[in-house]
Amino acid sequence: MEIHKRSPCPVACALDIIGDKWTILVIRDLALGRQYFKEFLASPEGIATNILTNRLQRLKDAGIISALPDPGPIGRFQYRLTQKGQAMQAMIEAMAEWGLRYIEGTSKRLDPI
Amino acid sequence: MEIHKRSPCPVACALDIIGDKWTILVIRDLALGRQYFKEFLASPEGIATNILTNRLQRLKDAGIISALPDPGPIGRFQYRLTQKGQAMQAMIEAMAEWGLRYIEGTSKRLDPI
DNA sequence: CTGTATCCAGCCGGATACTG
DNA sequence: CAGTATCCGGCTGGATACAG
Repeated sequence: MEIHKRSPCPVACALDIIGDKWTILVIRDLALGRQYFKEFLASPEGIATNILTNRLQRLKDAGIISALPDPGPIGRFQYRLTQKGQAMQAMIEAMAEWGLRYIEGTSKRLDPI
Repeated sequence: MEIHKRSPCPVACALDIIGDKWTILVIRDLALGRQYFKEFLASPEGIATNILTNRLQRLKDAGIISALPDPGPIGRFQYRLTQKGQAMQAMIEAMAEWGLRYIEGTSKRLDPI
């Protein structure tokens, strides 16, 4: 899963990581407090399990999320944004503002966990 | 080229338009003052001609760019950001800042036209 | 249950040929 | 030159089966 750098442009390099229809949504969910595989699956966009696995792996490789074993009885991971991941919130917020302003039928509230 | 809306989330809806590795780069180029097919092709990432045609069409359909016949002798179009497109600059700037801060080997300056 | 892997249709996109 | 179309290998992602 090695990333090929197309140019030194920070925008292009960011797109090499997050340039698809799903990655940012996972980060959005994490920013909203979701932490578990099941919670990401429950988001209204309906990400497929194999895609979610793939994106979690890529984000971990990129240092944007961490996965720590959940203390609870179920063998699962607790996913969290690293500082590098948290720093993406400004960008996501800018996307949200643009969408709200320019795309009809959008609304800010997402179903609670 | 109809867009299927996955959810009312403004982030998800924005991604339905710009969620790939090339679209944002075209908008970046437009924001930097590039206006012609040839200029987009000359960007260091090396977009293919068929992909560029496809993205220009999509962006036009989405109301993010306009294409007006160039007054010069060559039969070509002059592409420009609409207001809706210009409003994406805050988001792109946030991406650039994130990339500069968190991805090694990135630098802000792009070759001039 | 948590997550991974596999199947497979369809889209993406690089190379290239083509039209005007 | 400006832009489009076509070929075709490889990736994406939905459905589903699978493993712990």
